[in-house]
Amino acid sequence: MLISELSKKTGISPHTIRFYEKSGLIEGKQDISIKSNNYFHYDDVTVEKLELINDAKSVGFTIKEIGQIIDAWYNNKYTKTQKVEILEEKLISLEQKMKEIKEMKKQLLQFKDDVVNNRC
Amino acid sequence: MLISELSKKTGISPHTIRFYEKSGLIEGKQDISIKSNNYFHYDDVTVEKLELINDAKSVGFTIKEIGQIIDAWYNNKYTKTQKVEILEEKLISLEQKMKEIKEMKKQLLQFKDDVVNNRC
DNA sequence: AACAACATTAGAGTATAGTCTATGCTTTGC
DNA sequence: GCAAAGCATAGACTATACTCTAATGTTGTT
Repeated sequence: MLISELSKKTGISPHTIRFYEKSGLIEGKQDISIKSNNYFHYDDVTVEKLELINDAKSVGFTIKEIGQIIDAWYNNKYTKTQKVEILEEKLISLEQKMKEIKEMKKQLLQFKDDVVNNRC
Repeated sequence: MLISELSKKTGISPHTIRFYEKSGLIEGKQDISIKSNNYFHYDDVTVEKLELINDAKSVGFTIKEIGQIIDAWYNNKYTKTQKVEILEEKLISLEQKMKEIKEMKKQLLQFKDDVVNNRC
């Protein structure tokens, strides 16, 4: 599929898709048999990757970190050991985020309780 | 206390503290009885606020959102109803983040499992 | 053939959140 | 009383993650 279809399927603008491509997160292929244009073609795996990017972004992972996750899963840039290492590192970071959110939640609940009971 | 002591107590650089002050998150007081200088003085509440800022930042709240939380708790900018509303809104956003993290965790665990068992 | 719609690249612009530099005045320690 | 350290302000600079514009070429429809 071409970029506009990919955009429709993922809800990500062509601009942003190209930005992710330049950042090394995804890559389309140019069909060398077609000489008249240099359009990029994307497959369903790219759709999956873009969905992963959206999910990973929303939990606060940076482009760089998302790149590592994609490389650890879809590509063959790392050895098996390295892949596991990267994924475990990201899992630990998620645990950390989870903990921080729980703390913040506790504090905000306390704040709310104090406001409701006129203790501030 | 002056800015360098505040910086030491919180681990936040004077530069960044001033940035937060300009952003409206905290505020020092200038002692009008001292005419020779215009140094800002900070109290223990400011230390608390800066700690809150750090915690809130690490769960992904923006400066703007943190400002709302501080205004809802420390200041009298909002009515009681508005304060509760803001705090509840932030609590909901934390629940959302938590949910997203759990999903991401599930996915990364799956990835890791697949790598370990050579399924990719 | 004309023209809209879509593609590419390069590069500029925006928003957020700092981080640093320069300048100049003030305070403190020797 | 002089240098070093601290403080303030303005504004420049950086990094991240987009987002948009301009220029130009291609494809599809009528």
